[in-house]
Amino acid sequence: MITTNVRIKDIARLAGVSEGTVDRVLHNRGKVSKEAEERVLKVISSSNYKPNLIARTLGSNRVYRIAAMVPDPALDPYWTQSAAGLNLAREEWAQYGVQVTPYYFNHHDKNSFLQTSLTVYHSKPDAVLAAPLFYYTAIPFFKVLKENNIPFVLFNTLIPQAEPLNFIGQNSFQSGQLAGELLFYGHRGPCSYAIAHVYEDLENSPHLVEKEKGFKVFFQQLKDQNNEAFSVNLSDPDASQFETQLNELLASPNLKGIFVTTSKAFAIARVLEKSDRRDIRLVGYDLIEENLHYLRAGIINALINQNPKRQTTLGIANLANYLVFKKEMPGMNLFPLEIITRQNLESYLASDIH
Amino acid sequence: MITTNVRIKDIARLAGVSEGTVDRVLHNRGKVSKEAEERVLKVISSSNYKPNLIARTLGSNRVYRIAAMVPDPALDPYWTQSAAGLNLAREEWAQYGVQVTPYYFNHHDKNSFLQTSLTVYHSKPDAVLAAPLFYYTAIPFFKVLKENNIPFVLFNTLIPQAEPLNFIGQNSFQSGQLAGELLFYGHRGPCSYAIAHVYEDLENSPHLVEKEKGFKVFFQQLKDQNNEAFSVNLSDPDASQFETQLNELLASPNLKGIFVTTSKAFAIARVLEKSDRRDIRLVGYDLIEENLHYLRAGIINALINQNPKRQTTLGIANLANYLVFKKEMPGMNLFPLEIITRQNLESYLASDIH
DNA sequence: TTGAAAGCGCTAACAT
DNA sequence: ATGTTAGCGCTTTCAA
Repeated sequence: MITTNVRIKDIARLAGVSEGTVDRVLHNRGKVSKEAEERVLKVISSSNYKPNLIARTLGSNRVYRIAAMVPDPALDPYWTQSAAGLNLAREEWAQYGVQVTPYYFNHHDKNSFLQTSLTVYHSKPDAVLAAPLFYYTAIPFFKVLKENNIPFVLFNTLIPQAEPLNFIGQNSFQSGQLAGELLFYGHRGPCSYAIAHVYEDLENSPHLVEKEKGFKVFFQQLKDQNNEAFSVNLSDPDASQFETQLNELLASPNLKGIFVTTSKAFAIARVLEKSDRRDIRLVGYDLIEENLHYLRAGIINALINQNPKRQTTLGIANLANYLVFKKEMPGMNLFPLEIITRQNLESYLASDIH
Repeated sequence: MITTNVRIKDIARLAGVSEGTVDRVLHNRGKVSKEAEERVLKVISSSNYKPNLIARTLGSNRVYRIAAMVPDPALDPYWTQSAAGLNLAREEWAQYGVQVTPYYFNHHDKNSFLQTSLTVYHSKPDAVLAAPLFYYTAIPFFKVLKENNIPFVLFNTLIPQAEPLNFIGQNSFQSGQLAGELLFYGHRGPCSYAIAHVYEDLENSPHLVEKEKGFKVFFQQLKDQNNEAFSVNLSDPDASQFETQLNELLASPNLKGIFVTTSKAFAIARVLEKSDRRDIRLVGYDLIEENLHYLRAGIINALINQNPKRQTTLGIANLANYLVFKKEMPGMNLFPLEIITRQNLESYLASDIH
């Protein structure tokens, strides 16, 4: 038998009221006289009452619907991992009466984001999890959610003005600094390092700009003045000019490394391999299949893992705990900057704790 | 309302028996006629019945006692993290009727381990979580647990013969390889690297021997024949001869790096700092305060995080899920090899997802 | 061997 | 405004 747990029944007895009244006080459902409320609160605070969450869910078997607004995994391998996390979370929380519905948008199409946000809104969800890739398009959407008291959690891209209940992601500035170290480690000047934006809409991606800042600051902070960092914008890797642009970059004097701010390092690795430039270090993001190949081959030197799968499972878990168990939510979940090299890659792939 | 979940009641109706009978079949409690059992099983298999775990715990409110056998955190900062994880898990699982009791032993005293194991055994726990630091002393203990059908989970040190329900830790061989890369990255020969065992009982620590193997194999696999790896045993850092031994090591020709197989890198960093040997790279384990200081100062180049806190929380979670919810347990939880450098350290410290 | 029924702690609908 | 009560799905005891 669980030893000495105080239950609602106990509180009711001690306060001289009924269980119903205690429940009303606990959940601010109103219709309680001041005196009764006062007595109940007093008993509660002096009794370290902890609600039995198990019984709570069993008792109220209502269903909560969470809408998850994420980029279409069919259009970019990076987002398949987010989708996988979503599925995991959906299964895990189903037994608690939480229904998770994904709503996909095209991550290169602002308008698709807008349309999807409308669909989400009209579905009248109990909560929303979203990757707000389009900064300016997203803001009004979240304003509406706020007005309608629909709690929402953001991941991937931080939009402070949106005032989400919770944000999940990494410190992009630190991430850029780390990339700097990974490229520079063991080198001695004069060295030059490029930060490459591959087919990115920087205007709408404050986190990528932050990465760039961190990267540049890393080199500024070195005592050695011989090192330089500069940024360059590249086109869609599938476009014809991509290789030309890249070869131009590769001709830069003293170029020792390239930092790709997204999961697109493989596109650069492809060219590096072709032109046999083994002197150029390459650092990028995320454990997608295309990158792993080049990491194993030693063409990509390191990847920083953003853990997209965990981002979505945690996002759903946060919302589900909030809705079902009325648990508090941290304002932010910053993920560690995981360094993946050829030597520890397999340990990450084999591990199921992430 | 949760839509179409089949309950025990439904199965009972379909099989034409009572709920009690279904329950007996589900849990092999016996006292069921062959015919009844058959009918119930048929209905179950054709109905994708999933037990409601929530209701399960509510219904049977029995208490489970888990004994956690770990090194005394007062004697070594490394083990404070394990203890912290234990406390976290204890609080988390209390509401499910799981009582976690720590039993501490002296990690340098075989006899203390033996004594503690007896105490644990006599407490008649429902399950055991243990860090079996003393290989040979541990084996008979686990044999007894097996005989008494007491489920147990091991972490930190893998003892396959003990046949635990589950093991939690890292792949030590890969870990050694990774250390090799971290020390070698960017160097060109001739280079020599030492693997230092600081006050270790190698006989009883197969995982440390594995690290050494991996480390040496890393250098053997380099095409470059100029590099060499060798091992050295050092005394207790508090003993007078420690510094002498270390200085001897530091005089080795072409020495470029030292790999410490435990959390004791700080002891070597101390001497490195004193003798101003900034040319020696240092790689060790774990985010204990003493190490962090030298990592921030750039004297330790990288730490591999073994995540001791997570090891114990997961160990308890595994056992608790097994006992309370009758969930299956994976045979092994291998943790990823987390690389911590000066640049991503803060991101790990700030993160609460580990 | 089987069925009936009382609870686990909480919620929510209903009476008062 | 307050109390009473019937569940939620499962376990477990007791009687048959």
